[in-house]
Amino acid sequence: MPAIPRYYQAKTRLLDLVNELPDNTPFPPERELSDVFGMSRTTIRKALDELVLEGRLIRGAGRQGTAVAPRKQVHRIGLDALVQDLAAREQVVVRTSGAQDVINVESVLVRRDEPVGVRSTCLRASRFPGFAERYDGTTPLRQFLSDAYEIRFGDVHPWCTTALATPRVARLLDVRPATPLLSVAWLGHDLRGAPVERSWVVLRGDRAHLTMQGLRLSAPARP
Amino acid sequence: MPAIPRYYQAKTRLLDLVNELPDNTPFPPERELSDVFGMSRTTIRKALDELVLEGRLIRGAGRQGTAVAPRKQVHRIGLDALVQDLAAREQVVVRTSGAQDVINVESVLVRRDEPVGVRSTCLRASRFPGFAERYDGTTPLRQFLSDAYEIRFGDVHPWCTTALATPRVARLLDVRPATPLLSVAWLGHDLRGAPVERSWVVLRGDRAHLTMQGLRLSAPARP
DNA sequence: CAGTGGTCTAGACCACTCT
DNA sequence: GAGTGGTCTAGACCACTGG
Repeated sequence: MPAIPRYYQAKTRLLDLVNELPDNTPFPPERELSDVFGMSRTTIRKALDELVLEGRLIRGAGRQGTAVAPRKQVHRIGLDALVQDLAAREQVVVRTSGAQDVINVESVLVRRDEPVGVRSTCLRASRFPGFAERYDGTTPLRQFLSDAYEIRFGDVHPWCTTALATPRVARLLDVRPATPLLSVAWLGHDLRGAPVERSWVVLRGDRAHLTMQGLRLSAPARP
Repeated sequence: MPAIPRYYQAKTRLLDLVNELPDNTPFPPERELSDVFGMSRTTIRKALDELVLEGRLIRGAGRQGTAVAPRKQVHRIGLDALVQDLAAREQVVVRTSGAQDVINVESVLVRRDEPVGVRSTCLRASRFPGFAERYDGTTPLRQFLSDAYEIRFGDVHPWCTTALATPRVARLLDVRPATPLLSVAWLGHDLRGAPVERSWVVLRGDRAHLTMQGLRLSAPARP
């Protein structure tokens, strides 16, 4: 392995170029960069791939070509809003899987007409009879469950990690498959501790930051 | 673009193979897969790359080859422990940049002898005179600042997103550059609201989940 | 139609590790 | 030494988009 791979040298030079150009400036075609840099197009593409993953470049289909990504407008999305299902949604879909006693509610989170995340909640169908018919898809889910089924929710302990976009999620979020995403999941229990919901959210890290405003810190341990 | 790229067909078939094999089973060499699947090694590698990113395969140098990744031992790391600097650390380094009045404290988070994250905190040098000489590197940072400089911390509002491993971080975490990571950042203020610390943690998503136990949920909005 | 990015091929050389 | 993954090359065809 070379000490510094050529694709990484290319990436560094291309990054300098990106930093000099204004937003949305068309970027040189891959074949031209390949020629100018004296590297194969494959090597140039590997460098460009990482810059795209980092959100510095945007690639369009056909004659559109590559362009300098506009300074990313990062939307701050609160963990509270995710759990309470208060974020702006689109394409809310309710699916039922009778054999497995599972109801799935899926929605696309939207900010400024851009898809930034996917929210998916699973419920036990036997606990929520008639859910698919009664749920209108606009009320925040927890509020609906409270109102229609008298559920009282207890604390949640969400956990957070990274995930790669499946082809399906990639289509919903307008990214390429295998794009890294931020994943947040939690189990919702009622006040007696019985599980009620299992939820999962993925967010585009380049479009949204997850904020945690309600964090209670423990007092520092003292001897 | 083909409806289904060949590399994705390969990935699907390879994933089936991974699921059938026990942990740590040596995987067929790329050239053999290329031959058996009737695809070029480049295409096979693109499929393998994604399986490696997803933590299903592990690639070793030289004659080691590729192997089925052991079922991932995911360590649950609390947000509280990150902020309070209570997680197990190694290689604690204090750097000072006199010209910019900045002290940087960097440490590698460790679980079961595996690096799972990097923690980095910046402090104003002028506010903490003699820090580099006084800090022993073992006391949790917030506790030390409390004890040695009488700092009393207020609430924090951390935010969370994804990031790509820089070559430097990649070396610390034993991953390849551009591996997607989970990023957590926060600003620490004292009780008067003055900023005290700026901290940043990156975690290997395949090794660690960030848990948020202290989440206070707002009451659902009611009309 | 021309040019773009997306995919794919069939080679090649290198550094590394195991036997 | 043999075989592995990591990198790189010089081509090729395709789907798509803009003028």
